[in-house]
Amino acid sequence: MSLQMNQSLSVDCAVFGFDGRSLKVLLVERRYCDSAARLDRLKLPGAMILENETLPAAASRVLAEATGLREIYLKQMEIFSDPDRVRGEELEWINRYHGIRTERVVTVGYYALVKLDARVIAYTDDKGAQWVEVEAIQRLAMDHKQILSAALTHLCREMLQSPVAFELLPRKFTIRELQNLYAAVLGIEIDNRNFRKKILGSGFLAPTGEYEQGVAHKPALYYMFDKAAYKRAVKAKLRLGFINNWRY
Amino acid sequence: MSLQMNQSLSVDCAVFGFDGRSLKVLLVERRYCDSAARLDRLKLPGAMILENETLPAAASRVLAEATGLREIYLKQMEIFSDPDRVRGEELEWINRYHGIRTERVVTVGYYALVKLDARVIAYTDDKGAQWVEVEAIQRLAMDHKQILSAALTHLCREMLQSPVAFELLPRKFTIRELQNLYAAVLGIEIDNRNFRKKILGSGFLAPTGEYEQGVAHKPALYYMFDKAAYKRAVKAKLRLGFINNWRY
DNA sequence: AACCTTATCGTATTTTTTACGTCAAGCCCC
DNA sequence: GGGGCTTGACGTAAAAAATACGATAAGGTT
Repeated sequence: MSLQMNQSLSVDCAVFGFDGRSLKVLLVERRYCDSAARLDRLKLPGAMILENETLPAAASRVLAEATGLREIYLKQMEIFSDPDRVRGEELEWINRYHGIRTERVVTVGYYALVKLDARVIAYTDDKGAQWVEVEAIQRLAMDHKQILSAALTHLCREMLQSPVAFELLPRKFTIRELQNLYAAVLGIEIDNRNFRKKILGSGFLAPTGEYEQGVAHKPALYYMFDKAAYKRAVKAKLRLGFINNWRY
Repeated sequence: MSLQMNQSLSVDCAVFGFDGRSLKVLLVERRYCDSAARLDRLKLPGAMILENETLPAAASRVLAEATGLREIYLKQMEIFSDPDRVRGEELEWINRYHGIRTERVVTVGYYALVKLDARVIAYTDDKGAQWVEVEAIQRLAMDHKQILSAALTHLCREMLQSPVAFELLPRKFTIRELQNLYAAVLGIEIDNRNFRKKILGSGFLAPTGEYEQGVAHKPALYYMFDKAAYKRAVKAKLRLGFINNWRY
């Protein structure tokens, strides 16, 4: 065995969005595709890393191209380094397309959270990309299903520990929407009365004074995430001990 | 900007050990070193990835070389991809040493947990490596201090969520040792009586029947980690909801 | 024997989680 | 327009977990 020199580095991003009901992920058509009918013709957006580019920069670039957004919540998760994860015609296509001669492609998985609004959807529609319900995805190109699964695992864990949920919601949202998001992502049922108590008790939600309109029930109050209050709370907790319990 | 082709992938491992008092990390002399007096002459063990080798395999290889151990607890954390993280004479040395012509080295950080026993220490001593108290480390070669800091952060988080602590302790240990480990890594004080209640109440510790010998106080009972009980508990919790709270 | 350290058991208080009752506000349908 | 339905919003009580801390025992040291 010798050092591997003809290798390439890429990033692939699982971009999550929430439409109020279920969790969606952004998928694009693979550019190389011998048969349009292939079940795995969809993939996560991704790209090769450029010269003098860090991985986070490459991921941001991919995100900007795919969604038109900057300042997206973006987090690195795992690396997928199976020497055979890209091979055969797939690898040939990559070499042809880029005019290079690589023997393996190691990819770094990222996941991103976006606020699904009309502008983003218009942009992605225009690009030919689509938002697919995560639950419904059976297979993807190459090992992208595996990357997506890893992203989901990371998202679940992070949702339980930090307020990333707000990255998936519009700036103003109702408590019920927040609850639905947690329930959908974590796959659990949540008692609305206790959820409200807990979330309001944390002091991280600031009421806007605006109410829902045109809904077939008592209209709910819109809230915003109070980032400053959250940071204060984190600071206070850090002084004691750490997360959650184990304080003593 | 164009695709980066002349790049290399490496792994660097922060190998942690616990001697009963403080957390240590395994450091080796950098092989390239123009001045032996340099303050940053120590580094984390690492290596370039080989052809047809996955990253976890490369990390295992590094670990086996550095500690003589297989079956080590090993976890990927972050990637360090700053194009300039290795450059100048450092980069030249790498090219000369490996007989290659790389322009940048992207490294994947791993952290590993080992049981610090006499055999491991003899092995690492023999290799010229050393176990250094984490708190005391001021600087390391290249960006290895940064990698170490990241590893510490990951370790802290993981200690709070999963029973990785036992990877750092001998097979048989006292509750006080376990408590000291938590206190040292997390930097908190822990009430022994409550700690004991909590940890024994979890049912993850199996008493061995053996007692400490030759200590200047009432000898403590040795326990072992009951992995099977832990797995059962995890399963039971997963059925309800998820980690900790948020169950409803 | 007096003293110190640590193990080990226990109890009381506080905080958090969980379950669930109740009513109000809006829309829909007949 | 009134009954039915859904969801918001407030509240209370029981259960569980976290925390503080008292008391005794078992070893060694001085």
